[in-house]
Amino acid sequence: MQLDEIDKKLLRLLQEDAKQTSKELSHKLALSVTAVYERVRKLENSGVISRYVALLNKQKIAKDFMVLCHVKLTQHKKEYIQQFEREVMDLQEVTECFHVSGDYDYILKICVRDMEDYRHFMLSKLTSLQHIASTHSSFMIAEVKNTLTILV
Amino acid sequence: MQLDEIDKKLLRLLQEDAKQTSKELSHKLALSVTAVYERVRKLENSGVISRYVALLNKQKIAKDFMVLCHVKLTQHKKEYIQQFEREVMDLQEVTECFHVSGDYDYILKICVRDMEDYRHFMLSKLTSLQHIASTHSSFMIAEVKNTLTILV
DNA sequence: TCAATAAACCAAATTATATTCAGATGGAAG
DNA sequence: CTTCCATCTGAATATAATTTGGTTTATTGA
Repeated sequence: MQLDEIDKKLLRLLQEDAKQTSKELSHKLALSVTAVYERVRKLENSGVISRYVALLNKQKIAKDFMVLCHVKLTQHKKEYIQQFEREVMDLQEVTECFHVSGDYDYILKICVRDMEDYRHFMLSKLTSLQHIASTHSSFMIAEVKNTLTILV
Repeated sequence: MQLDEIDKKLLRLLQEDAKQTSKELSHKLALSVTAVYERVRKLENSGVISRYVALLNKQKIAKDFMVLCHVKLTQHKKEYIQQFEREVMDLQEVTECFHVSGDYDYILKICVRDMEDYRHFMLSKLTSLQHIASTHSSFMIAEVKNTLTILV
């Protein structure tokens, strides 16, 4: 789908606050409510906008102890990779998991309550996964930037 | 704020799809529309729900070449840290930046179009930041998991 | 040049949803 | 037992989403 400057501005606005009404958006974009509505629908139908979600304050729910964990597998067999990825999908503490090039195979972002919970997660969940050769945990001192807004 | 099981289920639902109507939610939670509405408002006012956003499909907008870049600073002086973090905030390609413990000081997630754009980003933006001692890029082979849903 | 066409626009009407209101219910504390 | 408070309910109202009908604008090909 071809995006013009109005679409791009609309996407920026919706990525920051999806609860704005079409009327508010229409003012910011200098368009009518209907025009905004049709642009949004088009962006949704074409798949550019994939979905709308609520974001939680991790501190308020005590899940703000975060760790980036580097994982190396024993072998790069397709079977091992698939099994590891399937198992990681089911770990609710793992909010992100990236298969990467370089010294390690995977980088995981883990959100738990505190160090004690992380220890428990490591011992009883992560290291019980199959085919892991080694792990290396980097504790998060600060979440300097975490924007979901991608500037088109 | 104290969360009961209904609140937790509600948060799960809204983290997956924030466009559900109160009526739909009321069915899933076996409550009245008003009861759902008041719970949501409470979660918003207390700050548990921080905001609502639209998510984009990175492939559709050609920003699906992702890199995790490890950065080490020359010194851990407060001034250097602050300057680095301020500068990173302004780089639109950097969607996440974590200050971490360990061998490196920062881990950045970068979203661009392709390798050429990444090269340009590295040469003309990242490495021109002050006080960087070294960087190490891990290219993303696959985004195995990237959920925004935190299970409360 | 100038109709034909399609895309994008607008205002108004309609439909659906969000929000408020006025009680009802059900513990918990005195 | 009764008061209080939190939570709930259905109905009423306010607001927003969505549809409708028609206009403008840009493009294109005869």
